[in-house]
Amino acid sequence: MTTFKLNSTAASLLGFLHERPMAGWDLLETAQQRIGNFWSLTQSQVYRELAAMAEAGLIEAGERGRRERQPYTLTEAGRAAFQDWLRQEPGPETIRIPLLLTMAFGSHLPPDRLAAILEHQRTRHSERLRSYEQRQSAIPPAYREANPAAVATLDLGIAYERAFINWLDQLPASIRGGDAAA
Amino acid sequence: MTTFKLNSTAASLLGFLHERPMAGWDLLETAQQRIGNFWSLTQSQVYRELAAMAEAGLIEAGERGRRERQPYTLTEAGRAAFQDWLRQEPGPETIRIPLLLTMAFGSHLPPDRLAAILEHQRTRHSERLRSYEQRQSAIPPAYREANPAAVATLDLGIAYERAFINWLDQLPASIRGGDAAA
DNA sequence: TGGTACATGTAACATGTTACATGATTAG
DNA sequence: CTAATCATGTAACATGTTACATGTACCA
Repeated sequence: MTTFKLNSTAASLLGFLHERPMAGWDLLETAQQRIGNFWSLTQSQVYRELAAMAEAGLIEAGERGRRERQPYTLTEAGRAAFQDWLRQEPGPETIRIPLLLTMAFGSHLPPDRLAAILEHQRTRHSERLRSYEQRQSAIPPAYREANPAAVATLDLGIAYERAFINWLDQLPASIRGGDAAA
Repeated sequence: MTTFKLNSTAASLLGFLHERPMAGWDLLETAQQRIGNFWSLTQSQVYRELAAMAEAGLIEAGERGRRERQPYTLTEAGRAAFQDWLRQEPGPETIRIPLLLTMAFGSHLPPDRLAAILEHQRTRHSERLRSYEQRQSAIPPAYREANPAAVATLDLGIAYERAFINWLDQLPASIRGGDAAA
């Protein structure tokens, strides 16, 4: 009964299994769509966690379907472990921003190279913002009302991207470049 | 000559070694102060990377000083590897926000529990914002002018925390709670 | 002289990443 | 019939985390 020690990735898989039995493949797709935005996971991890959780009795393998598809069902123990995990105070963010490392060591870089990097980042973040905004506008009102908290996660992504782009734009001209060229 | 494949953590240590020879202990302190904000590392990692880089000839151990202190010096190969790394396009952020997982599965949580979690997070982020702001106001103008890019990293932290708190405050009352009690 | 901060190092394990091998099914 | 997509699984390795063992020097 000592509830199995879940990591966040495994717990998320259990979360999705509340909706219906799914195989690794479905779970990966689902996770990437629904939480991939702020929680990355790979195919390898999914199969590893599924195997471990099946071993621990949190989920049960059903009969193989088409294409060797291996569906898993939540067990009572799995539900309990998930509830346990979900009620914990969420841990601290892990935020690792390679660009900031580059900037921290910016004095070892020629100004124009740093400026080029910043320009490139601006493009990438603008694109991401645009894609988030599109996704946001595509959310059906019914889903929004049924899952307000889940929908709100996208809002934070948008707020982050806007803050990031705004920060880039406010950077002193001395590091953003454009000065030197003129 | 095939330049050693550096990870960002190891590269950062090389970055700090440009300033002066340092031992693991100093490097850990320095890194936590200067990049800890957006790049976490542990004592274990520092010693591991130092050992690997010494092995690869990127740094050289000097004579032990007081308290078994083991200083390392950059080699030419180390400088080259660092320059190589620094010029790369910085990779994508790793952002993992456990709170958003909790929210994504918020429908499995009693509303008051979710509201309590959000409240708690608000406190933590406010404190962090305050500490960042204090650090920002304590930066000597001379340092700011000499290292504008390094200083700007703190600005992004502040922008992020403000965006986060603002997002929390804009969350619909239905999930923030305060409704039910009234 | 005893506690605390300094300092290094290792062991064990958890998590994340990349690459590959294998086979099933479908669409053209 | 064959290329593409679906689907699972494993191996090898990189990185990150936690805990512990050891010893040094300072300072109250």
